[in-house]
Amino acid sequence: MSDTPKYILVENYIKKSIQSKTLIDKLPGERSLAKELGFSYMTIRKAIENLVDQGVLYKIPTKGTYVNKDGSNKKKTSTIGYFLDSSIKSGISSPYYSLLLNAIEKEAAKHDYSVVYFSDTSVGRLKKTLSKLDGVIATCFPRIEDTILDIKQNVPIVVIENSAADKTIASVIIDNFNANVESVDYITSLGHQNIGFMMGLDDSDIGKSRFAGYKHGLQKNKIELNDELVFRGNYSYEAGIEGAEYFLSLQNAPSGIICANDSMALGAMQKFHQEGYDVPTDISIIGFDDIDVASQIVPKLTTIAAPVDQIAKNAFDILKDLINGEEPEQQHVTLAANLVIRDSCNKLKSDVAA
Amino acid sequence: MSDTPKYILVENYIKKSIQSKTLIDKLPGERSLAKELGFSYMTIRKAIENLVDQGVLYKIPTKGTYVNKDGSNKKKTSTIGYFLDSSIKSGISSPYYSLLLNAIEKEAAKHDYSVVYFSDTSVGRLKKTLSKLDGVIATCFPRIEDTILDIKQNVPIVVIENSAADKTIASVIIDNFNANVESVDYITSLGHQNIGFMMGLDDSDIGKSRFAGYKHGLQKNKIELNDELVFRGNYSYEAGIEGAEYFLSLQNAPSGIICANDSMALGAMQKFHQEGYDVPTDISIIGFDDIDVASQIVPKLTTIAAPVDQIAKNAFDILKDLINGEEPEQQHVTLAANLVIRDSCNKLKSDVAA
DNA sequence: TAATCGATATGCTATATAGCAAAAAATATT
DNA sequence: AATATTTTTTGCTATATAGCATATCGATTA
Repeated sequence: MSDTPKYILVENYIKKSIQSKTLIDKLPGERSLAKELGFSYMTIRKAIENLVDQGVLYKIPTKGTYVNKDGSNKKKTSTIGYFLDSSIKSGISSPYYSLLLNAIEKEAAKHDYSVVYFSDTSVGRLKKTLSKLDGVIATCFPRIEDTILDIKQNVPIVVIENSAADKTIASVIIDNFNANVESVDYITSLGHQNIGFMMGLDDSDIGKSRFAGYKHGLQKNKIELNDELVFRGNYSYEAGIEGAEYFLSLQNAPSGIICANDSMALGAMQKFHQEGYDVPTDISIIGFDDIDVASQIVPKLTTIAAPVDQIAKNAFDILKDLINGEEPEQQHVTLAANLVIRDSCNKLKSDVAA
Repeated sequence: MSDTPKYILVENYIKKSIQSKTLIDKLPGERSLAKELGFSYMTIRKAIENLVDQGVLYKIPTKGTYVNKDGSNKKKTSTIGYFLDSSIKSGISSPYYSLLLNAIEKEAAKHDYSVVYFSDTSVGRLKKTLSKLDGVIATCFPRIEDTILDIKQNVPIVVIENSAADKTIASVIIDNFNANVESVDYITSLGHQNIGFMMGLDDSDIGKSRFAGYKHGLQKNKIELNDELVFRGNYSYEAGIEGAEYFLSLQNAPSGIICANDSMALGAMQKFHQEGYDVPTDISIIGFDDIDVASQIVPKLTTIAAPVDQIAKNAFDILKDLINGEEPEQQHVTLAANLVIRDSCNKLKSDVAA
């Protein structure tokens, strides 16, 4: 005698019958099934009740019990979540994160997964949401690592943007450091020496490594770091405006500015224009992310293109492995991000004159 | 004798006891409860089993049954969904819809609701997602009314952007018609007579009424409609570029253009700039939506500001009533949307000269 | 004092039975 | 042939009982 309850056996039997198409549409009545299978009526009922809860069957009172053909059995319905910390400035409406979500949706759709987005960190509510998800892709920031650990308790997770302190958590990030080195290389190649950096919050890998890339780029190009040329923002458009004000207030304003993201670059460009400076004639600007608007504004923004499609693909592939209980080929992926040169940088004026 | 099953009565009794704090932590044993309440053991069991399924209680075998304090009862954990048809151009990463989602999130957060976004129209998967939601706010387009009806089968829904053909579905929309009349009024007040319209798809209320507003505005200002000055786009940035090309190709190009949304306005501005025309000196442009970038670009875009916060508030209020089984004050709300004047329109050149 | 044993309480599974209401099918009646 | 009536089938609720496994507590024993 097995120790699995009989109603489970009955459940499995019914499921199998559905898969093998022995059972197509309507089940025999509960009483006849009981007789047929040799279990009691109530046992059969319990099994069927569970299957109804699971969505495998549905009932019409006084008519009978039927197989639910709505996908739920033909192909395991899979849904993954995209989690973005709600404390992110303007949340999902921030252009970069909505871009990421869109990329993940597209990638997931290819594999017949659907995606829901959620941002709630309240553990109680989280559980409710998670219970219906097969896996989660989360944008990771240090302040929400606890939440991420919570999620990991419930479903497989892979983290993007920043890697987690806990290295057992799979991650897909981009090479922020070398990306910004490339930016510095490029802008110095145009003759700029006085190069400002508009950094974001340095509470994350992203913040730190983009800044580190800037510093290393200067060093590589034999330019000394000048603390005055570093402005600390918070990635927002408004911060970009403030940053521009700050740089303009300097005795020795930079001729080129590298921004830690596009939104700040946009803010800076707006402010410069307002103050009568032309981008790129007077000031060159480089962004980071390559959000949609970057190429839609005048001048088109030269920026580091975050490979969102690649990020989505890699993250999804890993997640899929985790969901299927397989070992992913790589737990930690770092993708290259390269500069796309558009119209927001010019040769240094004096160089042009020369 | 009431016709509600006894196990439901027991469920309610237990729930009430929890709310009134008569029941705090541990339940009496199933057998004692049965004796106490005068129902049979199995009836009590069924009630408790259901409450466990609902997350109200949890059990530890051989120890007892306990009240689940994890938020789930202290304040009914509520999650609403935001549904956006996945066929929308660039989906949730389209600036306007991500703005809407963000507004809904903020409004919901005020009332301690959390929001998930989903876009899947596959009915099977939909069910799975919906089963965990208390209500849904959906952007409505004619092509997805079937899906919306499906959703309505499962949870309360209120629809935004367009109202549904089925008038039993609550809706919150904006007054697209009068908004565009205002645009025409404004642009004619600057002297423009040759006014182009870049319309979106006319398969929806939005498309139709924005166009109708344009036509009525012309009529109101005694300008005859010229079919040549109407370009049909699909709301995308790329369509804006095409539209600009089209208008430039005309014998008698318009001096001002009203666009059915901001993205097309952006595309047009880009193209005009590329072709050496200055906005607003040579051509005036008005958008619709007031997405974030509208005020972040140069020149800042004059546009109709969709009152997203109001839309979110109204939709949420109605939805909350529906969720609570109350009659909402209004089933159908239309909000005013007004022009915000920025820098993308100038007086007509000839007028300036005069 | 410490270990052992046993009674007890707990939730879990399984079975049998009995009646209800609604729909469908079969039968009888007009 | 059409209608009315009865019977059957269906799922649903409710109850009673009986044994299982595990944990806990208390008394007993070494």
